[in-house]
Amino acid sequence: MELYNTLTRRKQPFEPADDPISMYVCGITPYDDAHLGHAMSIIIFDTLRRYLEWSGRRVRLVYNFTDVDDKLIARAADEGTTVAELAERQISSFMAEWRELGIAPADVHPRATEEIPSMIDLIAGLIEKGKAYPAGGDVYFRVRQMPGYGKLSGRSLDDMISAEPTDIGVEKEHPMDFTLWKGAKPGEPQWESPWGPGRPGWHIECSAMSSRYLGEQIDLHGGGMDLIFPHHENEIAQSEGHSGIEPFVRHWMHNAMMQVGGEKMSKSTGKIVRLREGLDRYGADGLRMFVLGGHYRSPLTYSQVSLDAAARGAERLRTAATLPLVDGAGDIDAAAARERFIAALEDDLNTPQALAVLFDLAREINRARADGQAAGDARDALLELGGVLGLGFAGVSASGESDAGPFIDLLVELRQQLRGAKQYDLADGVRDRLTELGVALEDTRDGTRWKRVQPELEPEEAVPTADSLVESALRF
RNA sequence: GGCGACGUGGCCAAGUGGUAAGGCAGGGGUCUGCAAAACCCUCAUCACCGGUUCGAAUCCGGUCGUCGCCUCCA
Repeated sequence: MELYNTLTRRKQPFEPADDPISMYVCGITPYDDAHLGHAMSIIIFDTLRRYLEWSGRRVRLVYNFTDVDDKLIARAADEGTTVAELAERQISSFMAEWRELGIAPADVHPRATEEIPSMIDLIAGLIEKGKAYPAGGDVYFRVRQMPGYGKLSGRSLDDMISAEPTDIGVEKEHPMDFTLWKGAKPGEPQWESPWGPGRPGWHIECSAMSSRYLGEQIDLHGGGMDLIFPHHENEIAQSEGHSGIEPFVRHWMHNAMMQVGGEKMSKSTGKIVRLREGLDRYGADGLRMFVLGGHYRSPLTYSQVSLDAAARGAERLRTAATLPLVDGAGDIDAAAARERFIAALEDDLNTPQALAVLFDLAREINRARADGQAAGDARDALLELGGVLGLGFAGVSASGESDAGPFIDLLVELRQQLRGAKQYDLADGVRDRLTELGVALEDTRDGTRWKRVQPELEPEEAVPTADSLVESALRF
């Protein structure tokens, strides 16, 4: 398999050395609800993981939560709750949404706050080696001790210095030295350490957790492109600085950002669509197909039109995969489809091409069904390959409305009687009303089927919170 | 300012040297009581200019435009 490696800036064979393959994906900071941008990232890495496992490779996946940081602290204070409570609440809702999205759980979901001792060990080790130094209650990483610093993001220390805003009143030896340990401030979560009470800096948790759960050298490390600098650059510095082993990560993989209204979808740009709403509106398969319909290294622009198109496409595959048909092998060349599918994913995870294979299969299956021909092999292939992309073919189901089913069935049954009596005006009226309510009817030879269609959804304008206003004011 | 990515039909999006996958939408048919679903047919010369080549969307140079990172961020 070939994958683009951010470190070498080219596509190259993915050659894992570990069995199972060691894979670490940077998770999220659980201070607010997940949005479609987070979903994009998790869907891509979940798909890679599923494909690797399906193709016979074993994988050990670690997906972390950074459950202590400035935003979490600010948000918790804002809500009058504790960081731990807020994080717990958000993590459990993420996990529930992941499940709905068809994300297979990682082997380990470590949390920063539960890994403090490993981080302290790591920091202490770095100090011993002269790669870090305590100053004014904090501990900083000494970037000048890392000759390769900047190699992942492709910039030199000199480039960075000119762009770095000057920190005032901080005892750093070099402007680019970054924090490993932050001295405690009143009211903030804190842990004891050799350098006094405090909390870990951002970055150190991933170095600590990846080495604890996967070893000092790992096969694949993933995350969004926005993490390349400084997060992943600093992870490399910490991990390689500590272990002396290069490379810390054999293959770096980064997904492009989701855009909305011409800019990145994120809290700070103001426009987001929550994952919760996306799931309700488009369904898990619709969202996955939207994301997988583009290449993971290209930015993906959110729009209702695009999402609707993806959801209809998902519906098309579902129809092909789940409607009754004549069993038996059939004449469709499912093996050729599998080969094309595999070739697509082996080539830097080309999911748009893999999806095209599924659509081709769907057309052939539908044709066979219409002709009364068998298509069992093709249908099985569609289900199996779709599963590799995490598609469940379950259709959209609005949350909390599942109990309406029996009543819809009743209306469908009454309408059938009207049709039997040739009362078409009344029958069509029932169908139209149901459509308006989000239930579409389809009459077939074998009876009437119904399915849900969803209401509209607009991107949300993020409402400024007190802490975000204070935060932006402080920047000036 | 530095680093990087991109500009393909109405929309989304593959393809990186041999005459443009797939999806959505549209048009025309078949099927249907009518619809829907499904099937068949149909719909692009790849931002612009110049160059290399027998041949370029695909390589090189330039122009215009868009976006990301450089600060919290998937």
